[in-house]
Amino acid sequence: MDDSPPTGDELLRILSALANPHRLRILGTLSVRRDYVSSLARVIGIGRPLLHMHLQRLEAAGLVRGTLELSNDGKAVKYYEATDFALTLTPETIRRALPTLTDKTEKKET
Amino acid sequence: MDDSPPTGDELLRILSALANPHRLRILGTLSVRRDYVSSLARVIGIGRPLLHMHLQRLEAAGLVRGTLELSNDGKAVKYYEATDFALTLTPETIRRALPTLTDKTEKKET
DNA sequence: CACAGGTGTCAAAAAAAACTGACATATGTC
DNA sequence: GACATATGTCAGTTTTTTTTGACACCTGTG
Repeated sequence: MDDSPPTGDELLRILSALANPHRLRILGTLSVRRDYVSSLARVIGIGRPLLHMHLQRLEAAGLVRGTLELSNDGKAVKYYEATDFALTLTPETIRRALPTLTDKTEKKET
Repeated sequence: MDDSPPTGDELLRILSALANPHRLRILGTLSVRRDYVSSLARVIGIGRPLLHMHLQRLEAAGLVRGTLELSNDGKAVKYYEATDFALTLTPETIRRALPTLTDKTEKKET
């Protein structure tokens, strides 16, 4: 139920995924009940291409999980649900994650 | 020591403030010991104008606190320190914050 | 077959965030 | 006075993120 402390890069990915009003709404909504893309788009009030992108970001951060299912009438429907993550943030937490935070400015080797 | 649950807008401001590698490093570094702007810029390895901007964002989110002090030799030095916040994030936490999350797309009245 | 409703992708535009260099101010020391 | 160190700001560029509209695909129903 609880998560092991994420690496710096993971932490950054998670925080970046959370730092957006749409994505907070998506996550909060999915925490109540799972839903599929088109429906969720209507509920939240944004377009499907946009929602799709946001879901990608959330899934990449491990905050949401999507499963493609076949409904009774044979149509492909992709359901998303919130993973039950638990992340505690304090200055200490962050300090401990720093060693594993990659510097993107670094130059690659020959 | 613990924070009362932030409003949706506050939560978003905090998350946005954290969602950046430089700012994570700043926060982590300040969690060890307070430091002043120019010094901190050298430690972290970024320019002062840039650091200044990041500190603004962190302070606006309440994650960092700055105090202008006069050093022994009379120079004005601005010290920053990390506030001891504690934020727990779960799908539930987020869901509870949603009602107080402002929709920026809203139209203003006449 | 046309339609409704589901899936996804792509490129281009718009908006927001990050970054940089130049500038201005102040104080103590050589 | 020139220099070193501290503070901050501002405009303009670059980069990243967000958003939109147009596609294409599949399946069951009228």
